[in-house]
Amino acid sequence: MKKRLTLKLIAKELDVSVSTVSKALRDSAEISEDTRQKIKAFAKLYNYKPNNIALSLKNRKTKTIGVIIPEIVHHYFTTVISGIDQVANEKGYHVIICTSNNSFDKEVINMEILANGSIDGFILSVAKETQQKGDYHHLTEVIEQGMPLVMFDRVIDGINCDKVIIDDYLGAKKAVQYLIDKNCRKIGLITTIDYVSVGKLRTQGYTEALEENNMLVDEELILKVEDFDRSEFEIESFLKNKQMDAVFAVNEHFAIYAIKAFQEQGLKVPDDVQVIGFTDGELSKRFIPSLTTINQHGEEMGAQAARLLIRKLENEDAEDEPFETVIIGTSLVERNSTKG
Amino acid sequence: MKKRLTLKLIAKELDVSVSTVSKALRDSAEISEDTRQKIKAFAKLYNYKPNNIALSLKNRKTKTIGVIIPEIVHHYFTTVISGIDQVANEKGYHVIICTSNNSFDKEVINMEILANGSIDGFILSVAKETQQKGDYHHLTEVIEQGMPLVMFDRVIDGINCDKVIIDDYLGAKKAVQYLIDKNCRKIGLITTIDYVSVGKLRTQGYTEALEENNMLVDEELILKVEDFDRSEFEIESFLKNKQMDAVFAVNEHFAIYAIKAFQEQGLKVPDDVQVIGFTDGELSKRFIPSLTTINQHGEEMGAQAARLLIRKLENEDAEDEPFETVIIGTSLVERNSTKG
DNA sequence: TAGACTAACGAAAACGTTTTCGTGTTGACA
DNA sequence: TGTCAACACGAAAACGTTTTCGTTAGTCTA
Repeated sequence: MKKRLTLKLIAKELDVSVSTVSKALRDSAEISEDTRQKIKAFAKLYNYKPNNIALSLKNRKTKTIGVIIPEIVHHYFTTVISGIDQVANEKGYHVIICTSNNSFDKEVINMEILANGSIDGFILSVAKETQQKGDYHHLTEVIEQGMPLVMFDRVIDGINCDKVIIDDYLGAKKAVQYLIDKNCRKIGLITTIDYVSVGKLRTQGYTEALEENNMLVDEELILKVEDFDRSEFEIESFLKNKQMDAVFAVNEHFAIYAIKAFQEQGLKVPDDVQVIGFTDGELSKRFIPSLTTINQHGEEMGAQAARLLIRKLENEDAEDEPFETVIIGTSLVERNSTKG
Repeated sequence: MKKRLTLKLIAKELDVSVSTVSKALRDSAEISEDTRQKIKAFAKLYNYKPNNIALSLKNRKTKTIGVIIPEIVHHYFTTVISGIDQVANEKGYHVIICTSNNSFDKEVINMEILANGSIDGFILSVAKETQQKGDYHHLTEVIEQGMPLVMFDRVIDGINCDKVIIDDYLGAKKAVQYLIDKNCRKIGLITTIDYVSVGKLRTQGYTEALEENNMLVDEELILKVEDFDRSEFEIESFLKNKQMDAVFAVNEHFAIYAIKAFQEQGLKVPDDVQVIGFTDGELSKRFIPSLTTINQHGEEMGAQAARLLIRKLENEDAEDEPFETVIIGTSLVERNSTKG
């Protein structure tokens, strides 16, 4: 690594003091026109750029926000990052991303490292393992230390911080209502086991939509997938001989497995049976038939999270304001797995 | 932001000097057992953690590597990041990710900011716009400054640095050879226009596979998609009345559009016509029929890039070693769009 | 012409570390 | 008793900035 140009070197070269150089470059009125020009010309010629680390140390600000997500190879999370990135860049921040791989330990370590001066604040979605374990000491520590934290998507109720979530409940309800409006009367649900809050909320949306329309909730029509890796088979056997006219699945994978199972039974989607998914990914768009689905607006979620965080960072007063929970709306995207 | 505990504060509290505290915490033999214990106990009690920024400034090392990619909402790039992340973490580095959004200007700005002390080295895949523009001054500047740079996937031939690429040529050849081995004789190619190097190399693999098997290259069977957004229609009309028995597509989107088009013509995949794609994403796995495809091993590419970079960073001698270009092999994943 | 004022610059502290080089206090030994 | 090592610690410099507070010299005012 060659030596970078520093104020000190410029000062020595031009035979002035470091402070003079600094002031000249920042257009201080203290410095005479002459020397200012001279210094600026020199700096430009040799392409001087101030050292970010030194500035961070001095200002006690890094202009960096830390993002911790469970996984990076995941379409939805990348859309969220994209939203964070856009807002952050607009406001002169950059983003450092760490993945927890859904491991509690990695989440803790990553947070500790980043918290030691590398960043100004956190945006995070907790790891599955953390959720199961229920151990949130790393979150509270960061908060107590006075470092702003915004949680998104998978949030923890007991933690006191800004949050951005999507309306799983209403999204699910919207999907089911849509099916009901299409005259479906026997609507199946493919969801996850209850301790995943997302599954719980979407299940709730399903049941309430039925109830509001005076339809019975038939436990026979509800599948709670236990093992993600075996979901294809669980779904296949669940869908046999159930005579449903529609299915609502809580993610796109479950939805296409359902379609596949129906097709293998000789049923046509959407003519014989309609299917709606949740989470609008590549798969939903390109699958044949393409999937009608609930879009979660990941970019907007990321953008909101970033805005909340930066607000706390830049606004002295905002520090004492109460924490917000922003709810990102969902929207239903009509495609070919339901009847037009 | 509350005050963080610093060496100075500990020193004042325990009535010793800053240097004593520092030495005690680093188990220096200079400090007596007594005071060392006392200081360490105090530090642990109040959860002292050294400030990363100060360390970075002192050591002139950030233990951070900067990654610049064209887009983050992109399955392949996320797998590469995942590979980078793993190796980086193993070696005690963390990763800061910036996206160029395929914009030249954003790429330049991001690099300049990161280069000013925030990171120790770069891993990057250049933006499309940069490639078209042919302006690489930001890359050469970084290199001249002595900051290690590793390029991956979309690399620039003229730039002197370590590189990691996949064997597009051989991968394509492998795919076409596979089809030939299955007795296909009229094999179509769906590719991109030539100035995208990837398209060019894969096209080359296609033609050479044919030639090696003494088959003619029929320009009628080659489609160079001009407008990605209209690719579906271009492909559909291209595939009409061509009587092919197989198609090799240079990405998964083209492949599924081909399948779709065939199915609409009443042809069955793989029985009547076989299809192979390139790039193994979610779509290839889940589509029906699932796609036989060339896997690019993104994680391995990322891991290799990270290893190359860290080697330069940690090895004094490595600085003067000649630059390497590592080629990541591809492998063919057999699924249901070709005959078992 | 003394005093006040201003213009132009430099010294030094500060951010939080690590490390080199003292320095004063012991105790052992000749 | 004088010398010397060993021990235990502190002062200060360094990383690269910014900023406050001098300190000069020169100019202006009365």
